[in-house]
Parts: sequence; structure tokens; C-alpha cells
Amino acid sequence: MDIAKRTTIGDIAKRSGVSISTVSRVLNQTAPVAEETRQAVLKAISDLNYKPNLFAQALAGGQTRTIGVLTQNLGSHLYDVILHGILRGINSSHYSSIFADGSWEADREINALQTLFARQIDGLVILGGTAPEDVLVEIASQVPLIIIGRDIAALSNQCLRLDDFQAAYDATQYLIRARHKRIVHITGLLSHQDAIERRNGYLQALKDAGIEPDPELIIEGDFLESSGAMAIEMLLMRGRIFSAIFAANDQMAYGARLTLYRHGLRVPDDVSIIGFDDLGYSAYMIPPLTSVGRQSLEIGEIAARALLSLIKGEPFTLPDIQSTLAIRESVAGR
Amino acid sequence: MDIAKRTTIGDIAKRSGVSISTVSRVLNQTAPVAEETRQAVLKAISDLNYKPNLFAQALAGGQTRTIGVLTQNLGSHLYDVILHGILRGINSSHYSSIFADGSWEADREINALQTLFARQIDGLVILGGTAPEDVLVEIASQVPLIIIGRDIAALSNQCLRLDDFQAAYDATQYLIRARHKRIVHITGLLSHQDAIERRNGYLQALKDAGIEPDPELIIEGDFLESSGAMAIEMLLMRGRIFSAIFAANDQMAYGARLTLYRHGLRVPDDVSIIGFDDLGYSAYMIPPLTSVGRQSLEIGEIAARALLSLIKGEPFTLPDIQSTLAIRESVAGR
DNA sequence: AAAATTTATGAAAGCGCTTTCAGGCTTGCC
DNA sequence: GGCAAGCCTGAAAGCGCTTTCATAAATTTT
Repeated sequence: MDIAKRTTIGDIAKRSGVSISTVSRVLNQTAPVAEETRQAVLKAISDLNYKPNLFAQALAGGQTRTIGVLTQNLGSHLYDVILHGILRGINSSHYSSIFADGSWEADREINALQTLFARQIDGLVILGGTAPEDVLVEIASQVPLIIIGRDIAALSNQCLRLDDFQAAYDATQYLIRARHKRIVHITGLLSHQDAIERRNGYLQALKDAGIEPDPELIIEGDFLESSGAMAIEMLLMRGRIFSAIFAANDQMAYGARLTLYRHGLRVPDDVSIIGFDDLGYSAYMIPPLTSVGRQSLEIGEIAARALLSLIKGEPFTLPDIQSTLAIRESVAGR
Repeated sequence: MDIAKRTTIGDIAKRSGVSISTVSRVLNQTAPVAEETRQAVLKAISDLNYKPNLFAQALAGGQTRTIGVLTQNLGSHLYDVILHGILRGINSSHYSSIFADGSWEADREINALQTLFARQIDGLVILGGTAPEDVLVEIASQVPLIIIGRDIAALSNQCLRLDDFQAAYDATQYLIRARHKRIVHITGLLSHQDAIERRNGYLQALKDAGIEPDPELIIEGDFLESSGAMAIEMLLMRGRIFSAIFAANDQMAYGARLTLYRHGLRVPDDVSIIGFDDLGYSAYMIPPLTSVGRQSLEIGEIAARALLSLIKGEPFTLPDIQSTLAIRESVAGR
């Protein structure tokens, strides 16, 4: 593990008896080089264990081989898994990624973006976030951009859509088919696109089944466990009747489930629950939580690969990510 | 949000009527500059919204303002929270961090390290991992290094110790004081230092209480939920008697708890459980899980700040991280 | 008041690499 | 056999910045 090795292109030029231009050419395959020369250079490179200086490359060539990732809520499982996927996606390339956290706050987000741009990233992945559409369009005009979890019309082919509406629709329908009628929905923060989509999916499924949505059964949460717990607490206190809960994410489902436990209500015997995101832990909840899941790792991987293609100017298509309901034991029929 | 702004030091030199050397000097405070000149330069900088090109700085000065973080298991909650803490720790500095994932595999780890070094990081944080001591010492001789969660004698003041032994001891003692005698321990992967420490803490607490450890009650897990579930499954199948479980992490505790549920055993009435790490979700387990917790966010933050000090040659001390038992409802007395 | 310091500033040389630009050699073609 | 066209390759000019080194101006010393 010899690490501080600082061989330069000049060293290997000298050793192989050519000019540095030629070395650069074999390195980047930017112009034809006689096979014989090429081999000599290659040999010198491996002999000296040469590694190009990324900073010099960046300065001279303008390519930094770095992609930036704007995350929200690092430390929240779902996002972290996606990040992991991104790391995987760039694994075999020569790119690295740098992360900056927006924490779902507009000014932090700007700040994070500036940090990223100060590093002259070659491309950018934006995970959710609150930046307005025109800002995103503006950004996209300056740097290759892939957006996960939002759908910007003008950037349609650069958006990895998550189809929250349909997923929520399916989950709600699943509950309806189990003959639930009074279904609580704990929404996410309604300032977030995905939270809105999920609520709309829920609403639509109800309507399609001829059930009039009851506004009293829709409580706005904030994606955190505590808000799920509070929501149910409130409902119970008000004496509302319900037999099922659809939470806009698993964390709130956990909270809801705890409140039920505190009040001696059994899951799924008394109340059924469906979550969203299918966090790894959900399979180990008591009882195991039925939840809308996605291949989050793949999402990150796909986004990263797409970005790499975009940077290189290669064609790519972003699939629509399918959600599937992980059916476990938190839902019972009536 | 004008982003592609590419003002150079030359532009601002021109605008303020000085040479680029002088601009560089006010930027880096590397030599005295007349106050008047200084102000003029500063004004030009803010007028033009100048941002230094980090790559040029790196190339010329050798400082990259990047710290590398070698993580294991990105996507596992505990590590992610620590990463988040690191991001916070460098937040107000001009540093960025790049992450590379070792996945607890030696060759991936080497690979990740090389990626990091290829970027000429100014400093490195290593989170756990399997690299042998001498490699770490070697690395430390080449780059400022902070190690989280391992204790390397030769690098003692650069290690952020987590004191697994004591924490495990305390947890076990808590169970003993609740009059449990037959306490199962589900260990982590015993190739990991921390798993060993935790087991030893458990063993010692038992001995100190005059309880002869029963090897049959110690099962090696792998830190994942499934191994916790399997461990208990196995114990039950073999008809072992026990009244409490101490799992080396929360994930395995979740698994264990699920198996108990499957077998109709109540927690904590029939069996008590203590976990380790106090993941955010644990407070919402059914029942809420008693677990050994640490300020993981702070761990990351402290490590990052310490690294920054180390880089700048400033003195710093790494506190020993205290663990505290988050007492909830998964433990009952006998 | 001249000499010795100290201060503030500019010129210029890199840092390691990419990329014209131009020139020397081969080929191919009429 | 002569000329255009191709192919390889080296020299050199940057990329934007830091850092000697040198110099001019201001200050202190004797």
C-alpha cells in the first residue's frame, strides 16, 4: 500500500523515451499512437505505478471526474440506501461522488449546491428537495443533471420518476379490497411533491371504490415517527372510527403502530396498517409491516449510470421505477 | 443562482488594479497587504462574486480541502448517522468530504482507500473496517488520520474510542439486576473488534455477578436482523431456557424479537431484550426497545472537527465517547 | 544624512496535465 | 518521380493558483 507515490507524466515520458504529449495521448486515447510506442508507455506506466493527478487533469481539461449529489436528510434510511446505490453505480468508473446535504431547507440547499459547484462537478444528482422548477431547469442547462423523485416537465427525460400516485393508489386499493372503508391516511409534509402524490393516490382509490373520503381521517404528518404517533393519538382522542391506516412512509407507520399498542389496539386484528418505502426494518416490525417498496438501491445505481451516460453524451433512458407492495402481516380483512 | 461563474484571480486583480500575487495574498493572508489595497481587493472579490478554483489551488498549493471518509456499510443506519455528523462537522469549514465504501471487505477497502488517495485528500476518517494495525499506522504517517471505533495503540490519540466493553458490561449488568440469570448473548461478527469487546463485556458482567457464562447461550450473529432471528430460533428449537437476550446490535434484537413473537413469547413478560446502538427506530419497536445508545451524530461531528485540527496542526483531544442505556420497555424484572 | 531594515508589491516560475500547432515521415496516386 | 494526403510525435502554450525572488518605497538606525 504505497500511497504517497507521486509519479508524474513527465517521469513516465522520460522512462519510455517519448514526450509528455505522447504519454497523454496514450492515456486518453485522444490521438493515434504507434502500437510500439504505446506499449512502451504502457509498460512505463505500470512499472512506475503511475496514477494521473486528478487535479491537474481537472485544471487542464476541465473534467473533474466528480459527480455531486444533493441529498436531503442524510441519516434517513431511504435516502442513505439510494446514496449507497449511487456509490455502486459509479463504482467501476473513474468517478467519485461528493455529497452535500440540503436537509429539506431551501437555504441549506442553495448552500449545498454552491459547495458542489465550487468543486466543479461534472454532473449532479438531485434527490428530492425543494428547489423550484425554474432553478432546476437553469441548473440543468449548466451541468448534466439527473433528478430522482421529482417530475419536471421540461426535464422529463432526466427525471427518475417514482410514481407515488400509483403506488399509493395500489396500497389503498389493497386495503379497500380487504373490505376496509374507514381508512386513515397520515400524509407526509404536504410541501413535498411526493407527499401530495401519495395523498392523491389514496383519494383517487377511495373515490374509484365509491367511498367518499372523510377529511377527518386525513392527518398531515411530517414523515417522522412522532407525527405518526401523534396523528393516531389525536384520532383516538377525538373518538374517530377507523379500521385501517395508510401512512405515507414507514416511519410514520411505526409511530402509528406504537400508539395503537399503547391503547391496547391489536394489529392487524383491530386495525390494519400499510406503510410506504419498505425500510429494511419493516419486515421485523411486530407484526411485520405491509409496505409499498421500491428497489431503492437500484434507484441510486440507475441514476448514477444515467448521469455518467449523460456526461459522456451517450444515449440513455430512465425507466419508470415500479413500486411493489410487500405484503406481510399488518393487514387483515374485515 | 448564477452558477457557471468563472471569475479568476486575474479578473479581480485587473479590477482592483493590483497583481494576482497580491490578490492571492489577501485571499490566503499569507503576507501583509496594505489595508487600503486589501479593501479594494475584497470589494472586487465580492463585486465579481469570485470563488477560487479549488483545483488550481490544489495543484499549486498541494491542499485539496477534501477529506476522505472510509465507511463500511453505507446504508446501515448507524454508519449513516455518523456520516451525517461528519458532514456537519465540516459544514462551516471550506472542506468537502468524499466517501468510499469498504463494505467490511479487505479488498474493497484497499480499493476504496486508493480511490480516496487518488484524490489527494488532505485527511482521512476511517470508520471501523478490517485494515490491519500496521497498515493504519502506515497510512497515518502519510496523511492526517482519525479512526472511529477502533483502538490502535500506536495511534492512540487519533482514535475515537467507543468503549464497547463497558457499554456491554453495563447492559448486561442491568439485566442481571433485574434478576435475570440465563441471559442469551447474540454477538456481532466476531471478526470485528467491537463485537469482541461487547461479548467480553457481557462475559465479565456475568462473572462479576457470580454467574457462570453458559457457552450455549452465546450465539454468533452477523449484525443483521436475520441472524438475530435465527439465533433465537435455534435456541428455542434446542429447548434452551433463558429469560433475557442481549443483542450486540439493535438489528439483531429486532430479529430476535420477531422470532419470539412467532413463538408466542411476550416481551418483556416472558423474555427481556436489550439491543445496542439505539437506532432511531428502536423507540418505536413493540415494545420500545431498551438499547445502549451513543450520540452517533456527535461522534461524526467530533471526528470531523478533530481531523480538521489535525490537518491544520492545531492541538485537539478526542473525548472518550460515553454510552448510555436508553431504558424503555423491553426489559422486565423476574 | 547615509546606511540598514522592514514592508508592500509585482514578475515569473512552477504544479501536472491537455491540447493546439507544426513538422518530419510514410503512403498513395497520377 | 513528384505532390497531396495521412500518420506520428514533440514543442509550447495554457488551465488558475501559490510561492519564491526581486525591487521599490517607507521606516528605522547610527
